[in-house]
Amino acid sequence: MKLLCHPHPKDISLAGVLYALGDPIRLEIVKVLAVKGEQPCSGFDLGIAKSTMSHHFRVLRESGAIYCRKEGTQHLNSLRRQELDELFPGLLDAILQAASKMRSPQKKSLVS
Amino acid sequence: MKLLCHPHPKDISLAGVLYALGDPIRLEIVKVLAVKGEQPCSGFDLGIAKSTMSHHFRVLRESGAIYCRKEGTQHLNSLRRQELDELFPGLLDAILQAASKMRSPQKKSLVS
DNA sequence: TTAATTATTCGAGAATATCGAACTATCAGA
DNA sequence: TCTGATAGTTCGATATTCTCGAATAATTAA
Repeated sequence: MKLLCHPHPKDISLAGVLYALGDPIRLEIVKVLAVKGEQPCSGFDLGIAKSTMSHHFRVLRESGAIYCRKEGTQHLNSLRRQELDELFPGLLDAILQAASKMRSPQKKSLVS
Repeated sequence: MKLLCHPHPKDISLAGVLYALGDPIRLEIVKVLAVKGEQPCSGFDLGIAKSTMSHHFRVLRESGAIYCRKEGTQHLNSLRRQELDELFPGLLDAILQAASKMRSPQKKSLVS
């Protein structure tokens, strides 16, 4: 059983978190985690390849934005909200607030 | 005299701005603009190639984070603070607040 | 016109993103 | 135990982005 690596709070950088959130897919993932709480990777249907989703979850995890634990065959992801709030007060709130007002990205398959 | 393109506020996306700020160099640029106000490209000495700086300013400008006007041979850059505050309330404040607490990135030439 | 200053553009090599295919790990039944 | 199903990761290839130095463009000053 391979353990997943998560950065210690002291190793979480502002630029790293902003970079992780600076992608429409990853922003959508974070938005859903904020609203629905802990979710498996399969809890998202964003119209992109599974391997690409895996990549996005890794970027989010390695930036320190999300925590991931294994349970059975699933990987359950959650926002590291408390730690992020302590490191960057108001940041996540402002992002989620702004994100909630924007239309979710269309799935590729639905775009004409 | 070539005009510089700036996105209209309706075309400024949250993910785009977060992406633009998700780089240590660009974050530092924004931090300086917030503190010192309008600055020419040459107002920064971050230890990277001039052409790379030009690239970073373009990313910031095209994301909608900064405004750039030409005056003589200089390009004067400023934060689009009011527009960003209207689009994403509290976002820039939270980022600048967090950024001001972090150590500025070292210049490459000074890193041993 | 010539030179100096300021910044962009170009070309090449390195790093990152995306996809489908193959693979690993866990669980549920027969 | 074996088989199949489910959930994700890893790999290889292609496409885009980042970084640099060199060349270029635009403006000003002498």
